[in-house]
Amino acid sequence: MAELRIYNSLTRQKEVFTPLVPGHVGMYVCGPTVSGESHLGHARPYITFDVVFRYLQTLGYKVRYVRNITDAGHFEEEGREATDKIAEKAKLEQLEPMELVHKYTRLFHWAMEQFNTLPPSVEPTATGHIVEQIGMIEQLIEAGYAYEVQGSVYFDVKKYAASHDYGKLSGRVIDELLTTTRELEGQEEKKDRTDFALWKAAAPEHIMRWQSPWGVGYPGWHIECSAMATKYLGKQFDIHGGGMDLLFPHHESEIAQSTICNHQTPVRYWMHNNMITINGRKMGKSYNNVIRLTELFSGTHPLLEKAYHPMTVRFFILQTHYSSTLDFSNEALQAAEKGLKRLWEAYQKLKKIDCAQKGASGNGSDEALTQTVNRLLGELHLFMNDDFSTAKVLANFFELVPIINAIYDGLTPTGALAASTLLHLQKEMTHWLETVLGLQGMEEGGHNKLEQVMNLLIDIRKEARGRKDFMTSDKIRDRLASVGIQLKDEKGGEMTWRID
RNA sequence: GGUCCUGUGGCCGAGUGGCUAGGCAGAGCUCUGCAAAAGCUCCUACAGCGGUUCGAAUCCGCUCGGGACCUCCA
Repeated sequence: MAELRIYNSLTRQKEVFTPLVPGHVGMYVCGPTVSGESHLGHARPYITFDVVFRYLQTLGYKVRYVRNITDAGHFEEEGREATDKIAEKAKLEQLEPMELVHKYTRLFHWAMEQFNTLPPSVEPTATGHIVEQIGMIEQLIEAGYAYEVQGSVYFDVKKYAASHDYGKLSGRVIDELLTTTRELEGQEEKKDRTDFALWKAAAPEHIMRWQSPWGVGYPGWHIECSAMATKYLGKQFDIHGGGMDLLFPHHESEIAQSTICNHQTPVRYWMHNNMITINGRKMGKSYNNVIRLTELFSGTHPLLEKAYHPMTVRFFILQTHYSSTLDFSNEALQAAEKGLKRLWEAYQKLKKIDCAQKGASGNGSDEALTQTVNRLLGELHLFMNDDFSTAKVLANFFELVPIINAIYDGLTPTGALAASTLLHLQKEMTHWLETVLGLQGMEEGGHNKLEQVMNLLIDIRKEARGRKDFMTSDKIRDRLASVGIQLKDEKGGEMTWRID
């Protein structure tokens, strides 16, 4: 079995993945800030790392996947408004901060379920780990890399950079940062512009507040991930993931904090997914082009021509390598929708093929076809091992689609593939499509009664067709089509249906 | 301004120097009461200009275009 290779943002190259503890993998992924609804952009990292999580497990690793919930809110460091983001929004919506946080957490979980992502092993909240964060800040002060000013604590970047490589992850040069970082108001407290907050003193109107050795306040943004990653994964762990936009300053700062506290580099492999763009622009609050997931699933956004099924979105994302930007458009998503439908139909047909009946027992099989199938299947793990190339995995399955359809339709002679090959194909397709890529059918479940009604209609239509009563048969098909159920006449007089 | 990424056919997108990625759309044919689906076939591109090489979408340089980060951000 070839080795898994991962592109490490830290070293800027693909590296063979070797876990710290054989057989085990520790993975941390920066989770959402639940001060608002999740949007299309959020889908990318969580689906990407869901596949990483799934694939590592299929390789036999025992994976502890930690993904945090940022519910403490981050300080608007620009000094525009010295309030916690979450507290601010809560006032607008007349909600308690925790009420708001839970509302959006539930929505996030709901959306993740729609995407069929597996729940992480641990999903710690920032508010639930104030103690750990304070502990870490104390360590930093003790080590001399953090200082307190009027109830707030800052990380001393300049001092850290003197002995460590601050900027090794993001490629930033500290001297440049010193000159390019914008001069912002309300930052006189800091010794240096590049210093970042570990703890902020809370203004009186600030609702979210905790007691600390430095007075009442709330934690800075970067410390939560360091504290929780250390707590659940140890001082050093294997994989840290997140969006590319978090590279700097978030992940760079995480490295600095953890390196001082734990006396070692915290992360061995840094993975960063690229952004989803809309019309070539990154999706972001400041661009006013945010499509919320609820809007995406229901089609209620000015930019959307229609509603898109969560599986379409998942498939759309997996059709591109995670490190490339992915441009959203109705056309692209509709193409993905059709592609997935075609792929899934072939998969369903394959499941219905009776291997014993259609397959040859030994001789008489089509050697070339057998080899093609085996090659297409054999390549899959090579693709995944090559930095999770899900796009190539899907491409191979699309090459299998015509082969499957031809067997199902009887266009390929019975026995062209050995029964064992067919069985293998069935198993592999389930394994890769469902287990590794986490794809599902787009039809809704629980159509028991509908199915019976459909069987009745199909029976009636078959009888009508038998009498060449095409008026009745067309009426049934047309009326069904008008309510969104498509009836298809298969070869041999069978009929199948699907909900559009 | 600094750092970095990127430019592939009508659209979306893989691409490790040599052999058709794939999807969607479009065209034709087969099958078919009609339709849909399916099968087969076609459309075969790599921003521009140089360079390296027997050979480049793939390496190097320049030019032009797009984007990200430098500030909360997935």
